Amino acid sequence: VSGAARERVLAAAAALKYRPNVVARDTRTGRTSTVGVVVADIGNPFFGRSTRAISDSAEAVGFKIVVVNTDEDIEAERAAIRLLLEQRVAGIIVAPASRNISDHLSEAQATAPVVLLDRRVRGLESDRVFAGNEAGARQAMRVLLEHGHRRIAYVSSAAGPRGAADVHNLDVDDLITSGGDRIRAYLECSEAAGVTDPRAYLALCPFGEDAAYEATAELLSRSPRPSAIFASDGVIALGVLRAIHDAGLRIPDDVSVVAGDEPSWSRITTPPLSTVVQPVHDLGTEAMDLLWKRLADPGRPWQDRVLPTRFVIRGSLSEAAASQEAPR
Amino acid sequence: VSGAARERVLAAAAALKYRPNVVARDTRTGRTSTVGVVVADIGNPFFGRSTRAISDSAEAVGFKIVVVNTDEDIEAERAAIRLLLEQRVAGIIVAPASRNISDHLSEAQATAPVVLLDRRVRGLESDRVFAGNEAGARQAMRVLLEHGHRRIAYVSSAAGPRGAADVHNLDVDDLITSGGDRIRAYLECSEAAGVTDPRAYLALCPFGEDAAYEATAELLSRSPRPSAIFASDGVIALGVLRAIHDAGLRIPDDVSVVAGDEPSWSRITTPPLSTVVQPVHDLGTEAMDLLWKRLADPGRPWQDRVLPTRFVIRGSLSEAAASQEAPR
DNA sequence: TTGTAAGCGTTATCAC
DNA sequence: GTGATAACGCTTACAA
Repeated sequence: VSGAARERVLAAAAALKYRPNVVARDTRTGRTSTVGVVVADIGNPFFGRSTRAISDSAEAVGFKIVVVNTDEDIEAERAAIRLLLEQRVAGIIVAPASRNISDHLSEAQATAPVVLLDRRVRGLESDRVFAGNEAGARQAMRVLLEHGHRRIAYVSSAAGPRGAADVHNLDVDDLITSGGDRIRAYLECSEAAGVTDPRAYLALCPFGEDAAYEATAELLSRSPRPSAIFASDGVIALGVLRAIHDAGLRIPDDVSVVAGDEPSWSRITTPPLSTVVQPVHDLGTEAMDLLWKRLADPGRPWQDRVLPTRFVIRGSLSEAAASQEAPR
Repeated sequence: VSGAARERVLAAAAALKYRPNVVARDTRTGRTSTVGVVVADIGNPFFGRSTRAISDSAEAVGFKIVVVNTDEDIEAERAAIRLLLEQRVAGIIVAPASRNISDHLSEAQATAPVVLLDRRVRGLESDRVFAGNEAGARQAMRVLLEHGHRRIAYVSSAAGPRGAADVHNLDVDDLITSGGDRIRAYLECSEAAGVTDPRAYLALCPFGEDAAYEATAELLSRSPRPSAIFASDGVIALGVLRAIHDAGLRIPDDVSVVAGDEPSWSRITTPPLSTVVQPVHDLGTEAMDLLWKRLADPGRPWQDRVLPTRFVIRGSLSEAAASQEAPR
């Protein structure tokens, strides 16, 4: 275009307040620059922070995001996927609610690339990003065991919105992978350390702080009570800490506490909370990166990215008191 | 349509995996069922939770949301608004980054309804939802003063991303309203209580926990140091508490602390944190409700919804020690 | 370099 | 009620 004409066109466009109609463009081209983000709850800092990272990476390559919440409900997830497909999103990043149900995701994968965030799904071919939760939990367990703890409780919401089933007949492989990986580490480490009934102190509760509170209160009412509690994540840890406090117990003297991810407040509790630090932000960044690469080359092999975790020991973890545990 | 034909069509649609093309529909109808949500940071629980509420209310009326982050940067906000307008969103819910800059929002308002969330903008006609931050802060200040505090510091990020200007020549009316309202309450209550230089202990820092930490550390190094600290919000409170701890001071014996909104962890610190509880979820719900009503009736008068706050006194607030304050 | 025409998958309109 | 046709605002291809 010649410089003069360009000027006049631009001027006219400005005068008429012209805005390119992306909707019409997308109709014509048959593709959009929208990425669907499907998470349990954008109000949960874990998903909030990873979504923020997705958004930043998406924006950098000219994409925007539409966010849908599922509350870990598989039907809500189905509806979300359908919605996004009807919107003709360029791709979908999803933290799936179920490890076993994949039909809707496989179907979506045929239309728009699906990237799994934080969790894996059985029988679904896709790019995936997740944290090394199992290694992180193993590390935490190792330290707890080294500190003499043998009655270590685990409180998690891994069972989904309906909450705990029969813990003893539960197949860990049916749980959402991020949670399941941690629980597997918990059980295997317990077993390897010679704990008699590793599932005795495993509590799976519905999601949320209050459910974790109840579950913890029950654990603490037992005799003997646990000498340490492993909280699966930051939200669960809120309930755990509150229950410990309300039971009149002290941390770490009466009970040690560790958490499976790092909440923003881990350093300001008394004592500070020991946590498995996950690269939450990177989870999102990598997910968008994988989606971008898939879009550029649909034929490339599926890729897993496992991001390392790091166990940070803080004051909430100490030696089990001699009175608490049988001598090793 | 006759029942038989209907059956066959539906069957064929399923067989061909037909998905209605929303993009084409929107081109044709000239409107979308998308709502733009513009916030500083979806990873911040305040915005995460209110966005969650927006999403729920939107979904209930068949809308979806596209989320854009601004980091309180006005240029990012401009770009976000432009993007959303080009997407032909049905409406925009925005927590604006500036109290004084309204041109892009006014322009948007001419095309798609704009609802202000948590903050107001000078010279912009629109529906607005915000919390009674001034009343909440006044209540907190009243209690602090009643407890004998006279050197009350205030730590806030209200100055935006670039951080604090000259606090003494700052016009509170230029600050983002939610923060500014609190600061106004702080200053007026201080003044009414006969505090000599109400701005002496006012610290405006760039946004984020670390900046709040630095600002607090500086405040605590003064002589005399403040006997109480008012943290504008949950993120700031994290930095404040950490700085107090690192300075070797005890709460509330050495310093009382209150926060201007309620973080998830307010009840699990030692002692628990006194906070002004804001109806964060309702903020989002009401914003979407206003947008929905505006869409239904574009001619209706602009509406403000002010949601009440509630000051909750917890252990982090106590009497100022006699040694800390001159007798009243 | 500029202009013209076709077509994306819908919805809306207008005959039938 | 049913079926054909135009139009939404853009991109792309091709002709002038």
